[in-house]
Amino acid sequence: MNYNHRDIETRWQQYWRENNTYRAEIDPSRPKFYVLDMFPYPSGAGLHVGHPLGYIASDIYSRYKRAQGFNVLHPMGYDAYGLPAEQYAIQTGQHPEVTTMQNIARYRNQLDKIGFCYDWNREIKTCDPEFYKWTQWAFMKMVESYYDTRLDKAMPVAALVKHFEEKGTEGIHAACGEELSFTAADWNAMTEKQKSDTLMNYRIAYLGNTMVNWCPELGTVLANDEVSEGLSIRGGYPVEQKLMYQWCLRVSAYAQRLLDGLETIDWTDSLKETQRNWIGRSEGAEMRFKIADSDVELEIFTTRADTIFGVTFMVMAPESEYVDMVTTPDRREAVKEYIDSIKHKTERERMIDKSVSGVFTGAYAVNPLTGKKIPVWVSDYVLAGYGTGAIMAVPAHDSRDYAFARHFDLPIIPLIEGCDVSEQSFDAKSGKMINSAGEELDLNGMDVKDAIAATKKFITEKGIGKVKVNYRLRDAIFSRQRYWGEPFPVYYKDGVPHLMDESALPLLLPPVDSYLPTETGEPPLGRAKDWVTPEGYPIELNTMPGFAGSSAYYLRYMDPRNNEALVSREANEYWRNVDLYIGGTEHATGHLIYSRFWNKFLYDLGYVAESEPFKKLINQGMIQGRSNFVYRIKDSNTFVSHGLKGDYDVTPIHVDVNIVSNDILDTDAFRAWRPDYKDAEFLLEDGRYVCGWAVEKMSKSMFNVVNPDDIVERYGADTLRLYEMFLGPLEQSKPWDTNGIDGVNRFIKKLWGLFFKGDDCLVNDEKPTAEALKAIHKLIKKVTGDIESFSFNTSVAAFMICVNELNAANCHSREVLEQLLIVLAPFAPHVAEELWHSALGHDTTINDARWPEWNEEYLKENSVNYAVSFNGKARFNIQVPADMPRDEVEKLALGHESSAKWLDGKTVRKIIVVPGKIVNIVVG
RNA sequence: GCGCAUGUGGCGUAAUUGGUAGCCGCGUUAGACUUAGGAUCUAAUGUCUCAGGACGUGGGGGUUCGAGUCCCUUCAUGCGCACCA
Repeated sequence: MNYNHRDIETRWQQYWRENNTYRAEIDPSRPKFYVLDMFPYPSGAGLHVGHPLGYIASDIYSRYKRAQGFNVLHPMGYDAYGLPAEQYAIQTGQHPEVTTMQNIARYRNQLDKIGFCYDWNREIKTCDPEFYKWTQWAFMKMVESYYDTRLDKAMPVAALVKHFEEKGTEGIHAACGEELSFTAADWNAMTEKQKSDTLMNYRIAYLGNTMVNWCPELGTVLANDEVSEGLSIRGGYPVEQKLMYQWCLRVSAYAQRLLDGLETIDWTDSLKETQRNWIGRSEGAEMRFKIADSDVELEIFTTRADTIFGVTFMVMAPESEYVDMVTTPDRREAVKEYIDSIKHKTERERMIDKSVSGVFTGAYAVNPLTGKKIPVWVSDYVLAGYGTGAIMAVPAHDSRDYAFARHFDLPIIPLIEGCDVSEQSFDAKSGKMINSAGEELDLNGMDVKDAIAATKKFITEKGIGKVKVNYRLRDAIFSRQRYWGEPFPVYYKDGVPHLMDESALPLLLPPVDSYLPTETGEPPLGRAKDWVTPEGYPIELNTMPGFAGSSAYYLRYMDPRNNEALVSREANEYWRNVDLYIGGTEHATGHLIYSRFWNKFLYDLGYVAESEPFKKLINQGMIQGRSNFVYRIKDSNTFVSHGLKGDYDVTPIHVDVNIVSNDILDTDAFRAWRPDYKDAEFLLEDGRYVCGWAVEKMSKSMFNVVNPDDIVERYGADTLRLYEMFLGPLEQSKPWDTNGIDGVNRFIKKLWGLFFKGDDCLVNDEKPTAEALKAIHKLIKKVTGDIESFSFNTSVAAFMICVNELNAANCHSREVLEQLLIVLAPFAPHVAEELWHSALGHDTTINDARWPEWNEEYLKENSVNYAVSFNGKARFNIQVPADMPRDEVEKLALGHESSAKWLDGKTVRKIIVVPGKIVNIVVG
């Protein structure tokens, strides 16, 4: 019997499927363990060899945990809503669901071949009505909730309404868009429309006029994490800022909890740091500056309250609503002109253009501490969306204010002793204050830190301002002017939005005749026939964004077929949250923020038991492509080998990596690859054509895509799995290089050779030798530790060493081989299962076998090698019994015949023996 | 600019966490078996070398009997944030 991966793998995959081997059920008698992969978006290109990296790692961990007696939940599904399917639908007219389902079938087929232990009974798709019913449901809950800042949790809007009816806004603590103030009488006098608009200021999912990232090319708005450097992440199209009336999620209300929660979870520091940056907490003060000869007060935010005596002007963002309020009639024209010039620029142009520009409004503000009048300017270096959209400018200690002051020749007052502001500002937050004394507050001589505290205290007492924490995190824009997404369960009655009844869920996505916006510019749902409620009210035309469906999917896996709830209390209390989550870093500021927000919201409402969704998170590295090149001599059909290309004028051309092996080109395959190369000539080195190579993104256009199906076909899934792990540390990005795969494949054949020689089974019941026991126990210890620490690459090396040692010891003992297979099974489940049955004669699956314990007794060394060193340099080695006491080792080292030579007549000052390590003899 | 990672043979990497640097694999070289080798097996393989050794973990310094590992400094690469007041 020889190793035949095709036969073995199809047979066992079928067995596992038919016997539901990996089915997970609630079982209170066993501890649970939830292992989750970030579910894929099923793209048309199928899986490439980089996708399964994280899946293999999580699969190994799942199998390991199962062998340790845990009840493991390890599900898989599809993030099925997305732009590519819709773009394809626009081009072809084919319903995105059709292409999505085809892609899912292809993904499933590819995944199945790798032998994962997913419980496919729990498969979910975000575009399935049975799934998106719960996405819509959660949205409705958010509409019906507000965030109570005193209780620090989401509460029902109904309670807020009751409060308004009785006391107006007095005594409410609610996260909101703008601070409102009205009495119960005001509230009760409001029309339904006014009440609705007012409540939108508090709801967690709300309709609001906000500056959005509008992408004309995609015809939709995008969330901040879907935009990078003024371009859309999908497609790379320019994005502009536009004021639109959109559904938003009040994620900002959860900023502090999202920050605090990071302390409680086991994620990498860099990922936590990325989220901290994204949330962008900054402590400071909000202060009001009176505008001279006016009732208007300009509110600003600063982290440098201490620099108030150095404020020489104020600046507002061009979009700020203060602009119209303060501009004097004679400056109106100039200000309008400036703002228009800014509006014409796209976000990207504004970002690239760092030149200083601005315009004086004609107004003056009064510094509340000095009473001095300072000019108020408008400039685009101040952002409308951060803080209050206006700043106090301290040119001496802020580089942007400094540049502005220099450009418009405004005064600069240094506030820190010894700083030189003749060339640049002094931005550091350290030093002693000067020039900072007024009638009521004297900061001179204080350290910056103390000055900040003193100023905060002063302005709070005087009512000029208050201490304030600002966050960079903005509310998430939740509407997309797109077809392929969840419809909003919202209809409009006289222009007032209303939620549908929960019994109307799922609100099914209606068919449309085209996936483009309507002639009047409405989203594609504007084309749907009868898109109205039974009473005839129009239904919302926007759909939800991609992150909606992926925000709570991990909860749905716990109870995927439940029609009564997102997840039953019983299932949620058993499975709780994800113990191990594996996926890429690219979701750091998107999915991983939204999921945490969404989960906290559901936690507040009592629907879930844990406040964080993902306890431990591992980011697998990205697998890049390794492209191969051939070198064509200019204007010819002759190709020179890599080593000879220096002698010719050549153009490098990407060549399909699948016709290259170990960088050697299969020249016949190359001629057959494309018609142009049919008559290609080659200049060879040592009879071979050597290709050049480079690391690039894995993509079709580089001809460097390696399909896992091809690897499975040629080497088998077990080799693919072992090799992907062997490639290097899981969290490190690395190029895919098939060159080393033969070594791993050879290992499996050697392993097979421990069990079978031809048709003869070699397994015996003899007592294993000490060496064999040592080899296997070393392996168990190593692999156990490696899996716990996600060092799968070194485990593969350990398997190779162990098999070599057992081969050398000629060990075919059942006892040893059984343990070998159990620890190998997570990595190479098919071959382990096959040998478990055919060579060891078991009739139950190896998945039921328990993980072995190692015995330290077997691992004990019977002798220890010491390196004896002389003045720090290792000079000779001595071998002594492992249990020899330390002073005897020293004596032996000193008495060693060659030591006399090294000591060279000098006296011994010190001997250092580190047990099991090195003997050091220091002489003087 | 701020923050977070990472630098080890020809290549991917390893090092019991301060104790003989280079495990395992690829590649290369030699040999065996073969009609044949892109199969299999055996051995060698960090660099230099007067063959005794010397030098070696991006560079420079430090702590230590001893440093890839700790400290300072510097360079390079990758990632995140960024007119965020």
